[in-house]
Formats: sequence, C-alpha cells, structure tokens
Amino acid sequence: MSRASEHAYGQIRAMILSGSLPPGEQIREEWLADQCGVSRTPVREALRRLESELFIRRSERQRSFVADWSLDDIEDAFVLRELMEGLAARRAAQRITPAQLAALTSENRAIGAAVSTDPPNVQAFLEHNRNFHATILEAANSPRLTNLLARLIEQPVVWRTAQSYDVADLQRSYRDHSELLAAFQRRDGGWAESVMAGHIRRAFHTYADAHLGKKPATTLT
Amino acid sequence: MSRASEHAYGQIRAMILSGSLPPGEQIREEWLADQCGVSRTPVREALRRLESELFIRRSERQRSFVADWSLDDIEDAFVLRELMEGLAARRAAQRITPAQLAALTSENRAIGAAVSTDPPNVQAFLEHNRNFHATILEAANSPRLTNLLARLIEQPVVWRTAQSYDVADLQRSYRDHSELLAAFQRRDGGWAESVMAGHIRRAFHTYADAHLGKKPATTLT
DNA sequence: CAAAACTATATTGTATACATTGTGCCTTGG
DNA sequence: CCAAGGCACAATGTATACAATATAGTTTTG
Repeated sequence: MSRASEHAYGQIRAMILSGSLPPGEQIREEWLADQCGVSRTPVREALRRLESELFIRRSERQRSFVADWSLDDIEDAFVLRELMEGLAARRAAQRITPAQLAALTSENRAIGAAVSTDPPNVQAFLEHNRNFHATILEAANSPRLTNLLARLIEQPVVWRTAQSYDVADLQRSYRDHSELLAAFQRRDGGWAESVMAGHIRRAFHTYADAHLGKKPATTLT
Repeated sequence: MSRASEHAYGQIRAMILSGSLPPGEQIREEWLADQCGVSRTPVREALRRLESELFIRRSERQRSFVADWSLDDIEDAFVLRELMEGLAARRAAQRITPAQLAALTSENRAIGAAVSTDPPNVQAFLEHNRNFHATILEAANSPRLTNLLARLIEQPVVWRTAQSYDVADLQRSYRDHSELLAAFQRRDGGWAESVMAGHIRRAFHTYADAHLGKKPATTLT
C-alpha cells in the first residue's frame, strides 16, 4: 500500500482502537476521506483491508460499520491464535537458524530488562515482545501462516489485551518467553508448541479478567 | 463486492485457474481491465482480494504476478487447512443443531448416491461435498474461522486437487463423510476433529501422488 | 388510517484524467 | 569499453466527476 492508502488505513484503525469511532457506528467514505485528508479512492482501499481484518463489517446493503465484538467472538480469536501461533512455534523450533536464535535471545534479554525495572518499561516490553513473536513467525517460514496470523494479531481485542497487563503478567510473560527459547535451543517442536499455546491462552484469561469478568460486555475503554 | 468488481474477480481467478495466466506471469491492471471490459478501479479491487487470497503476489515495487507455488507452499496450505477444518469439525460437533444435522445427513446421502453409480456423478459429488463442508463451517459458528478458511480453500492448488480424484478416492471420501456424520450425531468433538484431519491429509497425498506420477491423474468428466 | 409508491437525498460504485513512481534505454564522461 | 546519470516510456497511485443504488420522507390511494 502506498502513501495515501497507508495513511488512511492507519488513521481509521487508530480511530477504532482509540474508541473515537465506537463499535456499531456507521462510517461513510466521504467523511473518512475528509478526516484523513485524502480522496475516497485510498479510503475505500483501506476500508476493504480493515474489513478483511474484521475491524469493520459491511451490511448486505454495502454500508460500513465499526465491528462490534461479542464475548464468543473474542474467545474465537484467541482460540484461533492459540492454534496458529502454536503451529508457528512448532515449525520454528524445527527450522530456526543460528542467527534467528541469536536474535530471539537478544530480544528476550531486552524483555527481561524491561520487566525488571520499577516501574517496568511497558513500552519497551511491547516493542521487544512484538519482535520476539515476529522472529518466531519468520523462523516458521510459512508465508500462508504469516498471512493468516496477521489478520488475527492486528485485531482490536487482541491489541487491547496488552493494555490489561500488570507487573505480574509481564513477568509471567517473560518466563514464558524464556521457556520458549529453551525449547528452540533444543529444537523441540512439541515443547515449543505447548508453551506457546499456554502463553496465548493465558493472555485470553488476562483479558477476560480485566474486561469481561468484572464489567459488562462494553469493554471499550 | 458489486457487479463490475465481482465480475473482474471471477474472470481473473478463472484465468489463473485455467492456466491461461501461467504462474510467474506479470499482469498489468490496464490489460486486465480491457480483458474484463471494466475500468481499472474494480480491477484494482479484485487484485487486492486475489492478493490476500495468495492467487497473486506483488513485488516490492508494486508489480503484480501470478503466484508460483512451490511444493513446500502446497504442503503448508494443506497443513493449515487440516488444523482449521479440524477445529471447525470439533466446534461443529459441540454446537450443531438438529436442522443442520438433518442437512448434513441429506447431503451425505446425495454424496453416497453420486459415488455409487457407474460412472460416478462427479459433478454431483463436488456439489454436495461443498455443501457438506459449508454446513460444518456454519455449525462451527465462528465468523473468524470461516473468514480465514475461505482464504485457504479457494486457492489454486487446493482447487486442482479435486481434479486428481479417481473412483476409489471418491468412495473413500464418502466413507470419511459418513464417519464424520456419526461423530456429529454423538456430539463427539475429538472424534470429528480426528476424522476431518485425516480426511484433509488424505486429500494432500492424493494431490501429491497425482503430481508425482505415482498414478495417472485421471481427468474427470 | 394504513400501506404502498414515488421523489428527493444520501451513499456507494465506476470511469477517467492526472500525478507519481518505477524501468529500461541511451547518452556521455571517464 | 564500462559505468553513471538522465531522459522517455510504462505502470501504478490518487482525485474527481458521474452513475447506480439505497434510504427516508412524503404523498397518494385503498
């Protein structure tokens, strides 16, 4: 995607994530075009992509609305992510190169540093966490898996999960990563898959506790 | 997608599947627009969708090419499909409604009839096979799973697999479906998942055998 | 008064012109 | 002769005008 399209995509996505475009809200192409300072053409392209990533749904009469995720939808997303990231970890353990292993080790060290300070450096944690998972996906070496997973990890609910992490969650996450690294060093695909699946499942419960267990289904803060 | 976009999408996809646009071929938007009798705007929309479905890849300099699938790519697609259709079968077994079960039973009977004649009615088999799997996906009741799976089952290699089926494959497929139905009737998610995974795995080997020349790739009537 | 149909308006879909960017050939300087 | 730069051409990206379609409000008719 090139300049205007990319910009429109980022803007609209940010509006949805920030809640300034609330779930269920109808959105019109021309209004978005004005907001983003581009014409409808790149906006339409961005909308199609956001629709494929389930940020947006379209009525049967072609109107666009901000997606409204139910409780079941949220668990669905996590179950699928668990499956696919688990598969990625297994494949990665069997195929990882020494250079990629070194990169993972380095990222993990940075994650450890970020959660060891008081207060923890959440920004750094998120950054290195993203790199860690991206490297695993790269090592898994499956364009199709990368393609499908990208549609899951960019979704609103998954993104918001990170906002629910407290110190204990961050440290637990760091320990999971350390164990994943051990599995990779031993090229143990089954181990890596199990750890990753548990890691994702834990993220689901962290999210559920923070947003669903204590509050009604309006989790959009 | 509306009329012109949908038409362009279908046309281009057909050109790729039929081989008149061979793998690796560069494609230009204007040429496609001429071929389809529409302007570049709907063609661009169709291209983006085909790209997301991996029919088309784009160079880092924005040029479009017909995707060229390696052997590893092909196995990847089947492994992912195995995982996801397995998950769909498990969920479906736990959630299927009596009406959906009745629909599956009816489709399965039609599949049985199609493979029992001499020669088998391949057209009817494909039709009812598609309905059977679609009903399972519907029963699984996961929009995300449906969304992701749609990107896999519409891909060129998976589509071509059907062309490799001989009579024994069709009958084996019918027996798999019957066993799936039994698992659904007992609401046994684990059983359904196992049968479905094996079913997809078999399809992979059927495809691989046909393309390695281990048996003749019978053209279906 | 209710329901159906029509009209005005709002919104999305498509075509086309123009802008930007990539590609390859040809020139020019070393 | 080779390499680097620029110029012409080709392809994609964006804006805008217009076309088709849906929505809502009003009127008409039973």
